[in-house]
Amino acid sequence: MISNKTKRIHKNITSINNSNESGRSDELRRGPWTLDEDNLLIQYITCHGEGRWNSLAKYSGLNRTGKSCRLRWLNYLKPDIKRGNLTPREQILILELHSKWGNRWSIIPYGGHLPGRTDNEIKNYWRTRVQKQARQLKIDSNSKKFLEAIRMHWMPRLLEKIEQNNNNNSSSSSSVANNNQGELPSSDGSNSKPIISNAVNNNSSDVHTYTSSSISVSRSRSISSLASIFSLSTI
DNA sequence: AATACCAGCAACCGCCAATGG
DNA sequence: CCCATTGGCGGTTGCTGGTAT
Repeated sequence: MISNKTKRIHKNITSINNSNESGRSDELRRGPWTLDEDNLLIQYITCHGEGRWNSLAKYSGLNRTGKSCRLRWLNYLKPDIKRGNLTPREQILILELHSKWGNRWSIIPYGGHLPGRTDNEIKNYWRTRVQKQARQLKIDSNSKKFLEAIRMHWMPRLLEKIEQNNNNNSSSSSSVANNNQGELPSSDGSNSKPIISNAVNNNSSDVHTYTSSSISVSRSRSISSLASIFSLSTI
């Protein structure tokens, strides 16, 4: 019996052979970008600027489609792209903005709310982390019920995290490493339990209530500053 | 040690709107 | 207008690395 992994490896080898069999293949390259390709793209854009992706693909020497070049640049190579885990603050913003805009991923990072974050990254976050919670709870991620669960249980925990970070930063800058910065609370797979299970499975009145839309959060300076961000989120 | 499984994410695909000839 | 081309978007796929069995 051939495992999936073995199949995948075989497929990779096949594609490598195909692209090499005639020296330089006339077919457009696909798949992961190499360092050389990245450098070529950066170099070309540095000289000629962004845009006109098809002619860029044609004249840069990259054997790629214009679309592929555009995607690589916008999602990975652009200088202001921020890499690494999403901070709790960013996660809250995503949850909030998604509740407002739905799956309109390109709008969510728009307006400087999430500088350096791409629509692709936000989309991936939503699908892998947020929808995972919904799946575990067996409720529709677009349902009102799930939205409420997020508001009442998930967001307060993220807010706590932000406060905690602020406190740690003000008292000791060396403790940042312990904050697990950017991690979604208990949702990183290490804990398979849904982090907002209480919200759905019982009616326990959690201590923290969060009314993001009306921006009535006033638990700390950090929270009120977040609220001001939310109030600006009308694009 | 080998295999299966899973999560995260980079990259692709198909569709559609905007634009220009 | 009409058509071809281009760029952008949202959905989906599949590769990779880590973990469990």
